[in-house]
Amino acid sequence: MTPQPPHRDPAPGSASAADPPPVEGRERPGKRVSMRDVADRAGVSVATVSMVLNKSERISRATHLKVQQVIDKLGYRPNRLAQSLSGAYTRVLAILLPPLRHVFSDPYFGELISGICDRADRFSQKVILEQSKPAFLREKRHLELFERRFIDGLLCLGLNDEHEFLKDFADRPYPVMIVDNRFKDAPLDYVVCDYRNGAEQAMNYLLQLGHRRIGMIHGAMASPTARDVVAVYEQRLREAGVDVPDDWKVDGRYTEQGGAEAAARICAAEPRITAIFAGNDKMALGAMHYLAGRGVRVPDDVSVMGFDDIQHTAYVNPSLTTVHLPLYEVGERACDRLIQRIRNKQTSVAEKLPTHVVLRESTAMAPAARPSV
Amino acid sequence: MTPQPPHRDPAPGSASAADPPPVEGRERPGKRVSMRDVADRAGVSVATVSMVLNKSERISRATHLKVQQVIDKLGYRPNRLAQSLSGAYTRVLAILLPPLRHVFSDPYFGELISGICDRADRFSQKVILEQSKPAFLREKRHLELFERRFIDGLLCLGLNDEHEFLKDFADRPYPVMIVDNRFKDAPLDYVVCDYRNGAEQAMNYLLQLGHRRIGMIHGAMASPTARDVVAVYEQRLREAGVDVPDDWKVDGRYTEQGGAEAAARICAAEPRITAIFAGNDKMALGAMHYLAGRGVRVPDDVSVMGFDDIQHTAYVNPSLTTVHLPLYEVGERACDRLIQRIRNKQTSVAEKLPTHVVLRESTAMAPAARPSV
DNA sequence: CTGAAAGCGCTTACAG
DNA sequence: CTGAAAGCGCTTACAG
Repeated sequence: MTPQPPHRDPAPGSASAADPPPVEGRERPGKRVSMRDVADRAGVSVATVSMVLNKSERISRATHLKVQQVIDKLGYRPNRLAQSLSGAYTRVLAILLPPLRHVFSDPYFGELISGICDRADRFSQKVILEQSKPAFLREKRHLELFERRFIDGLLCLGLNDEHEFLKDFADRPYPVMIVDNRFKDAPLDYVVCDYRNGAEQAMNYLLQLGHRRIGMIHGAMASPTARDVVAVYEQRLREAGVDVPDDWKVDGRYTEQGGAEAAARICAAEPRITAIFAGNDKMALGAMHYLAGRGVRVPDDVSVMGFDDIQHTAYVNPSLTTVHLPLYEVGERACDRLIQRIRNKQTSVAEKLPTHVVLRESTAMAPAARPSV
Repeated sequence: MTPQPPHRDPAPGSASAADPPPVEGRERPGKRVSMRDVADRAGVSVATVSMVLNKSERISRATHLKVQQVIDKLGYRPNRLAQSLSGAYTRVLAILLPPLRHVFSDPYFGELISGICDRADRFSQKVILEQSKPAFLREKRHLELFERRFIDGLLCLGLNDEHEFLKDFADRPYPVMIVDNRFKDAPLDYVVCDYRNGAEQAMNYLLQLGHRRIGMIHGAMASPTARDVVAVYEQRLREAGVDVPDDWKVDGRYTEQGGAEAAARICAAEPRITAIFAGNDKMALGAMHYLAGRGVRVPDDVSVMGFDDIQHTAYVNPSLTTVHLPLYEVGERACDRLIQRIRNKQTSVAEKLPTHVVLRESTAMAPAARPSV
């Protein structure tokens, strides 16, 4: 990076005596080859090289070919810092994750991230990873990402009402997408699974099996989607003539440990419970772990229903019946829409993707409802 | 991004009549504030502002304070594209992952990524995500990342001997780190778990419990670490007087499904097997799933031993005995060393981190070895 | 269809 | 201790 005196050819295109002898193959590897080098070698201006690179219509076929050959020959790669500095876009997106210890190992986030990354790759966008740790919010790095020109757009995952920093985006032109949630305090774009419908599918199924005393292990109520699920759970039971006592609904913090503890509390509150509906698969697994430890048979004594359909729930014993959430597709869609938003080809975004039940081994008819008990 | 005619103050520092009236608070939000703006407002040169920003010793305390005040007042944020274009570093690292469908949901990769990201964040480095898909390799994007100045350094995860593109780095000065593996065809830096020792710990434990007919479900043999584990497995059994038939060792492709299939083949080849040692936890879980389906009790009939200690194996039934791999720490260390490498404060890196056994429910004494059967 | 020039917003010798 | 100037490597009106 040491500054160097300019050393242009006196007559570009005509190799002067001062030139180093042309090397065949891939040129000296020491110094990086720049657009200037290509231009000189091809006997054109840098403007022309730039336009060839950007496939401008205004360049003749002949020039295009000539320049392209030199580019290939020299192995020239445009410096994207310079491109972005002069241009309008960085072609980088950021994924903002909550500061949980195991976010990167969590299949829920993993599926969303997969969808996003695959899509970003297709559009030649790079993806950087951020976590909303305390220092991040304190220093307003969510704004800094845009203001310092790190990124063109931001995808927010795992957020809820308590993440007030999202309000900062309400009056700014930065492209932001809420992934698999909504945000109540600002009209931000979002793509989300249809949580209400998913909960309806789960509850319909459990009710059909004859269950009435159904416990619910839910996630953080600060999340709009978690509230949706609980609301449907209560509504469906009420419609079936059951008024849900408060102690049938316990917060399981979206973790295995929390799910196990919540199951314990529910069973203590209502020992005759016949089914447990969990707001995500991890809590369902935690609940099954608790039940197995207490000698309760799943699904013979108690049915367990999950939510998410993360991959390995098919390999636990018994395998988990659950609601499939199209997380990969939500990630893809969110990324798609964000990119269109950046390019001004899209106004506001609010999309819901459908869910379905995956039947496996952890659910059965309610004991009382069975023909022969 | 429209080019604008230069509009410098005729006498910087002394507000001329042409100046817009100074606004209090945070300035007009339309245009981004640049170093030029700060310099003009503070009555110094951009060079001085730059040096204040970079905490140069050569700036007087008074000037520093004056400039810093203007920076705060204007809410100035340096454009990092310009910084990197003029400077030597991008302050961005890339994580290169294998093109597996569920990499981002995989707890193994998740732990490594967590360690890397936490560490990178501490050093104010951004992290971008890449996958070595066919197109990636075909277009030599692993080199492009450096040549187009996307990144300063690269962390490679989940690689093995078949990833020949790594050879490209052998004769180039780009900082590259192999994370939790080694590469046999080039002397690249690496940080890895002590797989040999982990395998020894697992085998010692199983042998102590009286097991002799032990099956092995291993991962891809193209991986040096997988070969290490299998080598120790064979060696330890041989030392115990057991010659391992080939059909006791089956490739489980590191997946649950593969683990289940491998367990089936091992049980078919040697029905009297009393223990299964899997090269990762996912395969162990798959094996347990298969055994449960066949009515084989774990650990009463067959013990199952995992490898990795991914989080949710504590919540399956029975919970999984396994070898804990310090994956988070490997990620941290690899990131640390890479950053030092970038700054030329480190020569070559080759580190091994220790493992230990985590005792849970899936292992017990071999049936034959038990006092009362 | 192409070139000369200004501009993007920084950093870093080089003077003084 | 500070400023003027060159340079990083591109893109984009503006001419011709």
